[in-house]
Amino acid sequence: MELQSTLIAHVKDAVKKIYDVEIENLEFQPTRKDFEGDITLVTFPMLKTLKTNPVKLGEEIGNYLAENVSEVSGFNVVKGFLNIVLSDAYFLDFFNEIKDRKDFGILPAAEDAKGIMVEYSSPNTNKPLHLGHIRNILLGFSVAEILSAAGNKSYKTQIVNDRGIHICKSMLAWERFGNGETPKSTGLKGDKLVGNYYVKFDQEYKKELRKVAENELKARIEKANLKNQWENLSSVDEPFLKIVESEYEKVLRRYIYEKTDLDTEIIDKKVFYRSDFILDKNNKQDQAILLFKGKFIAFLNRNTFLSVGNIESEEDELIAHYLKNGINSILIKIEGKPEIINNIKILQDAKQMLLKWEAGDPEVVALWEKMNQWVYDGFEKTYDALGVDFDKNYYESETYLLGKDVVNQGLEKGIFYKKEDGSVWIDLTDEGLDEKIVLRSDGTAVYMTQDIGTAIQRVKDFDISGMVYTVGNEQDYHFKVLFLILKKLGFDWADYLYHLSYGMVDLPSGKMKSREGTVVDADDLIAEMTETARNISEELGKLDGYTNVEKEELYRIIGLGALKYYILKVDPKKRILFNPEESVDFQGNTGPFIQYTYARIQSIIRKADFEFKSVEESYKFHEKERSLIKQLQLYPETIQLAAENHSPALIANYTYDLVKEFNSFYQNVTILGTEDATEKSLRVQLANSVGNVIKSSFGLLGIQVPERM
RNA sequence: GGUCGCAUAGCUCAGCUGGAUAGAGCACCUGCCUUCUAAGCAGGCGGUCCCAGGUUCGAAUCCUGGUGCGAUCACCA
Repeated sequence: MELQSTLIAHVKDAVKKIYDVEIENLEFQPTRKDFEGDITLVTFPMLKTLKTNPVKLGEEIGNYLAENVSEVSGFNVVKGFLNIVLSDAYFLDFFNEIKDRKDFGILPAAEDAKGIMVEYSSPNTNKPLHLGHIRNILLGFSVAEILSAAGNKSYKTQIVNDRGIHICKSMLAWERFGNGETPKSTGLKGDKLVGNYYVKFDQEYKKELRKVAENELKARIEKANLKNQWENLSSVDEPFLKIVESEYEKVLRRYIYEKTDLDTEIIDKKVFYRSDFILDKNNKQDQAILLFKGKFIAFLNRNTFLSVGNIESEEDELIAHYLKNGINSILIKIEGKPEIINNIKILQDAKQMLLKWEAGDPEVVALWEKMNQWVYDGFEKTYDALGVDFDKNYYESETYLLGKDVVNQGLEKGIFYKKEDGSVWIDLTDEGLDEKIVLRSDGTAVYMTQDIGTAIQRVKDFDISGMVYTVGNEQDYHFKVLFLILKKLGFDWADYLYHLSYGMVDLPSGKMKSREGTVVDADDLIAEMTETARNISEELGKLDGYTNVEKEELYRIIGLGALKYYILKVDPKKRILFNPEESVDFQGNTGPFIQYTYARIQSIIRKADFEFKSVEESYKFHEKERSLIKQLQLYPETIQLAAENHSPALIANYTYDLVKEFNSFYQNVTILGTEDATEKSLRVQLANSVGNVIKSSFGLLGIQVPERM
């Protein structure tokens, strides 16, 4: 970096001397591998003002630099690129500076530096953590570490969503169907146990929902007095029966697609449950349609609604088959209607429970505390397994009332406004956004209110000037609005809020849904990765002399390394498609590959039991040594870049490049085998420096490195 | 429909504020373990950088329009 500023100064001097022109912006970039040189000046942009040709200019500047800058030992010009070769002495200087520093690249935080709070994980307490949480947790943890390494103070936090209807659902189901089960009595992890009852609630809910929908529908049909004459259906004006009619029409069409070889478009155009007015009794096609339509209606009329049992022929069987699907669609549509949902007893009971909780009912609160504790114990195990921690936990049960005061103050200042029904809103249409509610008409807080209050609380609790929220990109809009509101409320720190928005982790089958059991469980995944690491290690059999305990620890380190690297190497904002069928790789651009390289380096260091010789100024670097040192030089700026971009992926990719470079060095140049004592010293120390950086950068990703593997 | 994000090799992904012939890994094909750990190294095959315009000496990168995929637009969180 220092070098670049000397070069800039000298290039400016050169241009001034030769052309008598002051040049402003110069562009340097690392020289591409296929050309000789270390750093390249792009001369294209200067041509316009200097009115010369690129090769001539390159030669002129190159000569000047070679003569006047001691670090420059040579150059070559390719079109508008001046490739500058730096001296071995320059690289040696750099290397001597960093070779004994374990903290190379890491900037200590200034004493008076304000902190940045990183929020991540923030789970609901009604179900176990899954792969989606893992991405969140790894990202948040890593970004906090990177921010620290880049010279900031960072604090890790999570807001535990410990209250609300979701946990009441688990509580209710446990109370009703749990028979007093506990994590102890079942041997289940607490979060798993509570999660099971959340699923149980959903199953019961769906059962009841179906029953209520059916009954309601039957009642309305009876009331409509169709007398089993389904062709009269279209004359009934009733919303539920309209759904029935439209689904019946679909079924009818499907049946006629099957029975005739008419084009589906023609059928769609001609077949209506409602009427036959288009159909012509003398037209052959229309006759066919009328025939099957007649059979369909006849079948319907022979059966009462929701039963399709009165089957007399093969024909009926086909109709019954389509009808079953149709009735299912009808019920699904009706189940979405508020008049039905609001009549589901078990859901009402859960809501009742939430009200009791809010009123501080001792029994409900006791149950809530008990089950939440089970969940916390479970989460703790998962966090431990992942090797992450928090400086402070916030709990929604303690913060959900925050923010109301601020909103009321904002109301007085005219930032918010009240609607007739008493609800409070903010108008963000000037910013290209919508209106957003901040207080319900009954005066209670919404999600946004809480987040406003919690943010303010955190600034009170900690000496921080900014916050990073690690939350999925489905909440992009929410955070845009939140930050804008805080800014309008006049908080100066609102400019330093950052939504670390990351893409969803999807499965080949689509989105993960806890209620439907289509999730990749965090604990299971960690266990599987460890298992894979074990299998590979045992097959390779390089661990003679390790105890079983040491081996287990190693498998854990490798398995987690594979998982963490796999997730962190991807740009946070991109979505990840995770295929559980294809296991995470352990070869190539992977965590274990990098860990393996580290272990190799440690092996060399263990064997290098000789006095290191200092390296003389005249040392001539091997080409591989040179590129390794160049790669090491990039580490500090990579950390800064990763911090600015909140992107662990940049650290991962940097480390991979370093390790690739090292392995090439390792396999092409002998380290301990060389006769030359200086060479041997330098190479071992170089390997050691690479090892230090791997350990350091992997630390930023939350990945451990093994001494052997 | 409005808004936001993504689109690069068969697959998974890099590509810094615009720069040289667009790079890795996996998969496939060749070599390399009597020498420091082969979870490795050396090499080969593989590209309409979604499409069309524009800005520029120069575009995968910036702008405009379009296509595809995803997210979001609740007195849910």
